[in-house]
Amino acid sequence: MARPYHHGDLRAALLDAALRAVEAGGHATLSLRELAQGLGVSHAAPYRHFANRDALLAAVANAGFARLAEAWLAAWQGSGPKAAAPAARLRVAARAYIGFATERPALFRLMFQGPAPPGAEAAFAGLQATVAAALPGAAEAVVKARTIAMWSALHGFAWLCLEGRIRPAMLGPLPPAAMLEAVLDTALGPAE
Amino acid sequence: MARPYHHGDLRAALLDAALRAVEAGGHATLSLRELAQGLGVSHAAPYRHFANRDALLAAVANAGFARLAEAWLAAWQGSGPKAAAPAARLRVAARAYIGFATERPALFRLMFQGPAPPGAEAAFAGLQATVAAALPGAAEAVVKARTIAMWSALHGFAWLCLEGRIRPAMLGPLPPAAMLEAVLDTALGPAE
DNA sequence: GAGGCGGAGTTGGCAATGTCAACATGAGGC
DNA sequence: GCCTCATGTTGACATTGCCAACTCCGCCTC
Repeated sequence: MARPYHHGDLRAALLDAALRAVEAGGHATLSLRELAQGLGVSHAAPYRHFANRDALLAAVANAGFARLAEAWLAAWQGSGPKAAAPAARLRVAARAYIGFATERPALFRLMFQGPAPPGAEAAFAGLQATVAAALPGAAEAVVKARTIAMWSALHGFAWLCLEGRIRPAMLGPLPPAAMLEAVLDTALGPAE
Repeated sequence: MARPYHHGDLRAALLDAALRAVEAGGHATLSLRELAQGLGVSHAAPYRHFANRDALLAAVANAGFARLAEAWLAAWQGSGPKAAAPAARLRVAARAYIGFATERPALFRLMFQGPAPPGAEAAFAGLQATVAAALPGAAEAVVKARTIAMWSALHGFAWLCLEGRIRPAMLGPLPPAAMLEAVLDTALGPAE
């Protein structure tokens, strides 16, 4: 049975395959032609759905932001009763951010490189909303400042870990988990 | 007058040209052949000095770390009298880190991607030394923890700014400088 | 100073890739 | 039943990283 001339949903298939390829080998080695071949389609077919390689990569990054935002919110909402201390809940969400980065390093790298896809903005809004919830009654400027400070610390730690710039060997006697907690202390305030 | 057969110091010339090319156009678009042509040398000449493209890029990143470490230490040492409050001096150095990143975004991106060149370790040691000086008498584990927490916040902020993920538009009424200071507050403790 | 060794540079070529233009196919609306 | 046009295909081009084989010439040895 020969493949039908039309694929059905090549766009979605490309996106899915690209996501997998990025997670497996990093975005630098992703080849449009190889992708097309893997889907049993000619080497120029992808251009019917994405203007160029960068456009496909941007779509992959966008999907990544949707997943990251989802992971963040799930951790925030699933972290015990709504009445629990907001600081403790933020800590759970923060660990989810680090977890996402270290479990999908190649995707994470792609997401934070080059022009920001639309989903990035939404993901940031999700971050800010949880920080606002953790600081009831705070002025908007304060919320923005705290959000960015927290995000910076979180993101920097995630990136440095995933690029091997922070290695267990550098920590001396400290276990890696303790390091994470130390970073969270500065990002979110001491756990008390 | 024809070019002499031997270039003289092609290795250094390549490194210099590559550094310039990276700063100008980013490492993704750097082409060995174009580089060679610019130096009036054949397209395979670079392979006499660098095993491959990645090796050249690694050398560029290494040079970048030397400059970053230099900028950090210069800011630390030049920040007023030795007797000045260490926290204030760290703040000056931290601003130098952010300044380096935002003034040479493409180089900075390259430096913190892929395997760490040898200079990265030395640069980190420089960071840690200043933090240790700012925390006289602190246990080594504490110094390490504070260094990494500070570095994470600094680096995350720098990266997010340079990738356009933190834009003035997101800050609302806050001026960008105020945002920097808010991040430094969490990274280094309030300026008081 | 003659000879030759080896680092440095050259030429030519290969395979892969992104991208484009021109052409083919067939699903769905009229 | 026909026609349109989005979706795929074929073929081609320029560029690139990399390798092999060759050439050149500075320097060391005798």
